[in-house]
Formats: sequence, structure tokens, C-alpha cells
Amino acid sequence: MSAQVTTENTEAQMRKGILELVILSVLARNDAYASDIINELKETKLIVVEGTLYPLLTRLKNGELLTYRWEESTQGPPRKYYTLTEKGREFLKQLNSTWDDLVLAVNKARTQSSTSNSNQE
Amino acid sequence: MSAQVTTENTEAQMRKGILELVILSVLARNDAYASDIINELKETKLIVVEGTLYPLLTRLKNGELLTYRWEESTQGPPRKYYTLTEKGREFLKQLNSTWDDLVLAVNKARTQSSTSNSNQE
DNA sequence: TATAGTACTATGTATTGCATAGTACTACTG
DNA sequence: CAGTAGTACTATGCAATACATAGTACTATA
Repeated sequence: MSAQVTTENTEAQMRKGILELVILSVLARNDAYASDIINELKETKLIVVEGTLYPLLTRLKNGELLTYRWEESTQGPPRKYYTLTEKGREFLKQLNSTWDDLVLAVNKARTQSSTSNSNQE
Repeated sequence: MSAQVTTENTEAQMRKGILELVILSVLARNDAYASDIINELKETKLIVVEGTLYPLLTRLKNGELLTYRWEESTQGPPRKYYTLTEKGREFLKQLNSTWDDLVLAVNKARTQSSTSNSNQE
């Protein structure tokens, strides 16, 4: 069945690639386990669910951008606390740049008049 | 074979959903055929290739956000000139809003300090 | 021992960007 | 008229990620 064109669907597509950026950003500030990350992103209106987050954390760890340690908890099972690696920090810098460029380009494409407008600063 | 974590790959993922927005934005300004769109986006540093653009234009047309008319050309085959529909204009407004919210949220997540920073405006 | 809450793993689906191969139209040249 | 180059478009399949769903395991409490 072909996809319906809806803003919900397009937003889901827009989120692809972006969650990686914001999760690395959260971990650049503090070590965290999954629930910390979910709560911190919720404050910035980025809703991430566990079924998305766990596979993504695993991908990032397998890509050597993250490491983790187990920590006991008194509230339930032990938790995986994730830490950004040095490689992860470098990657995040590049990703920030990529994101900034993309947002600039999209906003230009959204507002640009005809080709004679290229001297706009 | 598992994907390598590269900024090129993540940028490709980030572009998902975004091309729809910028193509509709181009067509909100002027009717255009595929090559016009490619050239106009190139000026804003958004590189789109034909193999991506044609299927996307077809999807948007099938979703009733676009219509087209054939126009003869003296340089080669006839061209499909695309026009935004009224439904397309409404959809684009919603998409603009979705995009603005997403960019704001991502930028907040990138820079936010701990939870005590919530009174920042 | 059983249950609720919490943390994580495994798996599959839906969707789009993109590459590749192919067909068709027009102008130009021989 | 036939052949070629340039241009415009169609058809198809692959790669990758967001997300849903089902399941397992740990801890505290009754």
C-alpha cells in the first residue's frame, strides 16, 4: 500500500538522521542511560521511544562513537551508562556542521526569490 | 553488511523528508519542470539528482499536491511543468511549521544545559 | 512465591534517497 | 532518409533508519 502524504509521515522521515545528532549531543554533556536521554530530549520537544533509542545506541556503540558501563540500580535492573568516545566527539563536530549547512540550505531554498537574489546576506 | 557510521550516510538520512519540503517551496514560487528545480536547488547548495527527483515528483502528484501539463520544447522532448495545487499549498504551510519546530527542538537539544536551564528564552 | 515496575534485547515493517538501466523526443549532420 | 548527440522522463531495486511489537531479565514489595 503506497504511503499517504501526511505531515506526520514526512516528519518521521525528517527525523531520520537527526536523532543520532541529538543523542550524541546529550551524551556530550553528561554520561546517561536510556531513560535519562529520553527525558532530556522530551524537554526539548523531541519525543524518542525505547524501540527507537536502544537499536540506535547499539549502532552508535558498534560504530565506536560510544562506550558504556553497567551500573547497579536500586530501582530495578542494572543500567547501561553511555559515554561519548573521542571518535564520537569528533564525529559530533562534523555532524553539527552538516546539520548547520543543511538547515541554512533548506531555509534559503524556502525563501529564495529568483536567481537575481544571490547578493542577499 | 552493517552500515558504516559516516557523516555522508547520516546526511543522506537527514535529507529524507526534507527534499519534499524544498521542492514544494520551489514550486510555490514558480511552475517548473525537473531541470528548473534541480538548478534552483543547486543555487542553495541542495544537490538533487534526477533519479531522486522524478519519483518524488510522481509521489507528490499522486498525493494531489501537484499537477502538471506537457509543454513542447525546441531543445528535446516535451517537458512536464509542475504546478502546486491548493491542497499542496496547505500542505506546504504545515510542512514549514513542522520543519521550524523540528529545527528549534534540535538546536535546543544541541545546546541545552542541565534541566535548570528551562527558563531560557 | 507472585507481582509490578523498570531496563534492555530481538525482530520485522514502512518509507525515502539514490543508483542504474532503459525508452522516447528533438535537432543536427551526412 | 538514417544515424547520432543531447535532453527528458520512466521503471526498478537497494540501503538505511525510525518505529512498533514481543520477549527476557532484574529489583523491590506484598
